[in-house]
Amino acid sequence: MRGVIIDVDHDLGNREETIIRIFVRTEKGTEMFLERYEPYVYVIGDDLDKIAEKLRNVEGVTSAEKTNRLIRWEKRDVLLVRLKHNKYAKDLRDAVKEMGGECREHDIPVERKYLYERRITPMQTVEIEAENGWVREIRPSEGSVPVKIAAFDLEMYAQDRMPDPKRDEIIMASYVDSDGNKTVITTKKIDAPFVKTVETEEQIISELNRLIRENDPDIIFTYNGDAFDLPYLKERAHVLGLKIPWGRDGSEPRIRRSGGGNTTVEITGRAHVDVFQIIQFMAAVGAINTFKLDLENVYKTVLGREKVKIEHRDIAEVWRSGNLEDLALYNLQDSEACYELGMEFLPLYEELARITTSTLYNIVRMSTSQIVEWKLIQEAYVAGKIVPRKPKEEEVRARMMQSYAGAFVRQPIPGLHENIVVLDFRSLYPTIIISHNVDPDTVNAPYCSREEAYVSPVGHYFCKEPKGLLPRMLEEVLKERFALKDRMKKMDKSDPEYRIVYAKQQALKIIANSAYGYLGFARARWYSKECAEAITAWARKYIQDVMKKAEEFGFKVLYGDTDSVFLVLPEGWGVEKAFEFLEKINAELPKPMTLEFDGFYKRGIFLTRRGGQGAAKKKYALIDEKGNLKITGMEYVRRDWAEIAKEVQKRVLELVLGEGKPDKAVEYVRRIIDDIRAGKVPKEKLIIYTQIRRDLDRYEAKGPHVAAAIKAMRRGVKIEPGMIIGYVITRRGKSISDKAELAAFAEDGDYDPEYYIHNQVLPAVMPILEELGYTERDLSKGSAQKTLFDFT
DNA sequence: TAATTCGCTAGACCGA
DNA sequence: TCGGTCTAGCGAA
Repeated sequence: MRGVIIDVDHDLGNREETIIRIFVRTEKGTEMFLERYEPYVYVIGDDLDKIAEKLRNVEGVTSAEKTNRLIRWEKRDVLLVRLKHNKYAKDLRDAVKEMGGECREHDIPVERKYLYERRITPMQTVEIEAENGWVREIRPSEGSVPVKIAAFDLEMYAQDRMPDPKRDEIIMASYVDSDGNKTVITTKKIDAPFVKTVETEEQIISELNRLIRENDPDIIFTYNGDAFDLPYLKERAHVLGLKIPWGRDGSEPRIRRSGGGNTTVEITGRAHVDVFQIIQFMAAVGAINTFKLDLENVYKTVLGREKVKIEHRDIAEVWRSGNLEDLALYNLQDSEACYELGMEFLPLYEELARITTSTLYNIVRMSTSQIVEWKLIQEAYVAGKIVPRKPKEEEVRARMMQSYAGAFVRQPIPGLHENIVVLDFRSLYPTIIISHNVDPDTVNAPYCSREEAYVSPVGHYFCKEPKGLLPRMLEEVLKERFALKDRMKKMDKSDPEYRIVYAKQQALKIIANSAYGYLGFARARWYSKECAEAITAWARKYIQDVMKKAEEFGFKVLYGDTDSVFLVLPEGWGVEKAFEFLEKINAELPKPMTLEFDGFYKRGIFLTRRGGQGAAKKKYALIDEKGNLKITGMEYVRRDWAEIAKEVQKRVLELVLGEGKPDKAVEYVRRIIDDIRAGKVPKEKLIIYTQIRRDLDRYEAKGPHVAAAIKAMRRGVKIEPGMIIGYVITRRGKSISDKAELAAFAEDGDYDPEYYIHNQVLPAVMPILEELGYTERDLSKGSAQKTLFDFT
């Protein structure tokens, strides 16, 4: 039988032996297969024979065989101890400790060990031979089997408060799936083809149960189902005396509490994919950029489509006396948008799951560090290396105290520049790791001499042989990724295969880009400050070398940050000179380090810093020959600036860089200032968005965003860490904080024009205009408002 | 329980 | 009232 592995776990009810359960989608449907398994634990120590002898009498141990594994760079004898059940692991550890040994890999989950040993992974197609559901053999196979996918969403009735499952009923549930089912279940009669009206709330739940059981999806998408929909549904069902037996073994969803008080919800035999978790992750790695992560915003920015939005606080009212068709449509579109977003990222996550031998459920909830770590653990298994232990809390604290030097950022030359070439290193940190064999096990290792090592600019040395686990992994990852990118170039974008190839290379990119940060991450098993600081030291050296050589070659070096250089072409030089330079540099670089051509810009501007003192780093704008403007670091790209300031800044840059008409820019700014004074600016353009990052009473300095949040809280608005709030500076109050009010509490037209002129628009545009010789005074010339200007 | 350092700027805060 | 310092947030890479 052939199929795709959807989920792997072990029977939690059985405490005597370990029964691995593998849920496989086959052509006929999804089936559960079982296999008895004995998880392993390694024991290291001096007198292994004696320990082995004693261990054979310890409860739960089925075998203890001597074998060898690599511990860091050393091949050592270890005991491979097998257990009947993982519940014996704790006692084993204590017993081993008493015998003078130590356990290793006791904290790797049983399912993972099983998958490593069978050399299979979730989301992979496998061939299974089974008897009465018991696996005889399971092995990787070719081809694919389509999986079944669904999404659902709930609406609750709660008047002016957060819905509470103890009191507040579920009024609507929507369900969509890959078979084309689309349903909204509700208790009111609504005239829409997709609505199914039932009598009671209980029937909404049982109807949803039926849809899940009958359609039997392998993947269930939710949007915030971890924190909200699923815990709510489960508790509400219990309040009503119902169950939600969505698990493939008839179990209810399991709510797991992680450290930060966050919950995740697991459904046996299915992959509960909370798309909100994916979106948060994609925002963290910079793959998507929206300041609000609510479904409507994300749907718009990721897929470019709009959906109906009804504010949570309005749902109760619409339900009582509003347009029910709208509410039903909103509910349906929540499921549809969630489904479409999930489908957008599914290929990426399937690939990440395969690369790291993780279930879809797990991978969707991992951070970048966890992804790297599980990838390394998987590689360690294959290489016969024992996985390092997790650091103790004390160790973590000590590591966090230690900082190290990072990237080099060149002081830019302020002002306007023309004919700018940007060059950058392709995957700089990963290629440094590969070319210098940077690894926690090769750094300052005793088994090689300094002559057999790469010596970093800060003095750490790295044995050239053998290849470390990390550089070996990254070499594979980069090789594969570059091959995929080449393939993509030859493909048609409409080819369905294109998306898959794109997702594969994106998965590899995430891993490559996270490796360096992982080394400097205090909770990492493979933490190494020495490696992290050697990488940045080499990076500084290489980029500064390039700058020096560029100058010798005849370029003017304008700027550079971490892995890039901005060069000005001298009079009469064409872009081909840059390629000539690249060739020269690349001939000298160790493999696979490569300097690449990134772009040519006809004009660019670097601005003098607020306090004077030269040009600001990490803030500039470039425009290419087609007129495409690229703005970096400036107010325009920051969410904590009002739209009016950002919009004006962008327009000024267009006029200055694109059209070369600074006079027009000055005229334009003048007009905007008049508009602001005249009270013509709509509220949406005045909102400043800022994240509340802690509990409100824990702020030492109460900035405007905190002040606005406190006022809103007193009016009954719930403010929680992590929320992004939007506020407006009104006329009411003395300090800026006094005047700050959440946008919801600010009347249209109630804004402080002087604040928006002097603290928003002018700071965004004056540095640009000043670079061209204008002063603030020039903005008032000929203006009817001249006398109102306060220049002092 | 979950990647790093470098850098800019605002607005509050505090003491002279 | 002024100017320096500190807190806080966000972005670049």
